[in-house]
Amino acid sequence: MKAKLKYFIEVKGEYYNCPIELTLSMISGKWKGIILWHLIGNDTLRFNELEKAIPSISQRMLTKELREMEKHGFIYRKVYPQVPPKVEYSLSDLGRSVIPIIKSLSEWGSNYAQNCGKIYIKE
Amino acid sequence: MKAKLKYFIEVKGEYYNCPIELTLSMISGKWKGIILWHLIGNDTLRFNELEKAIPSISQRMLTKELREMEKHGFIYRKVYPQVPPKVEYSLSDLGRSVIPIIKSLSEWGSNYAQNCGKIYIKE
DNA sequence: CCGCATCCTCCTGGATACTG
DNA sequence: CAGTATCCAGGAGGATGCGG
Repeated sequence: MKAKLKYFIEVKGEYYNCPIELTLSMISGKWKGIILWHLIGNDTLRFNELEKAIPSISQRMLTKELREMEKHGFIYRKVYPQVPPKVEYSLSDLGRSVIPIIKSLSEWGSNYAQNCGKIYIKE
Repeated sequence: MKAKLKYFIEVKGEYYNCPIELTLSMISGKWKGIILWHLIGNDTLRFNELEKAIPSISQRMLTKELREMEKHGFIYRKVYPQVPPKVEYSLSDLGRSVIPIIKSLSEWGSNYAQNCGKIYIKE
């Protein structure tokens, strides 16, 4: 055992026991991983396009997760005031700073899935 | 947009929409991050030592998280049949394979905390 | 020392319906 | 097209007490 210094972290009114917990809380949520993944690969995406890219997500959850990511400062939301509405989402600098993490999560998961799981294709 | 190939992953009866979600599910849980962190730095740790290293965790949660990580194959649990009991936990090869991820989570979180949060020391 | 068993609360996320 | 609003079920996680 090294130092026994105990501390906690406070960010925007939330409390964390360690930086790992903090980071995980920012990218956790059932759909944030895959949403980030699509935004990494696509520069900007409309609400509609994200829905199509993630067929099993509901409108409610897509909205909810996007709002949280916006609050975290991970993404920008650009609204075009027109009818029908058009809204574009894109990564901020902070969002881009987690790309390496998301990629390593993705790679680790892919390896693990190939060794210990099964992959099913949907038609 | 690239390929529109849709799929899902099945591992041990659980289903995931993408490898990122899969990986996150393995390391998510309020205390797994900090438990892994301590096991990374200490080779083997007794139940007791983990409790002291993570003052705010309850016995129930420590047991619960350790059981899940054992089920995931991340850690070994070695029981010494003696009175009073002695149990040692250590990382498996699979557990060690996530060290780079945990470290990058930790680094990102530390940076973020320093820029956007506050760190409080407990006595 | 290292747990397990109960009970309880809150939060996440799903289903469904409605709107500017 | 891009959302709200409501309702609801299940599970995560906390508090407490007992046991080999």
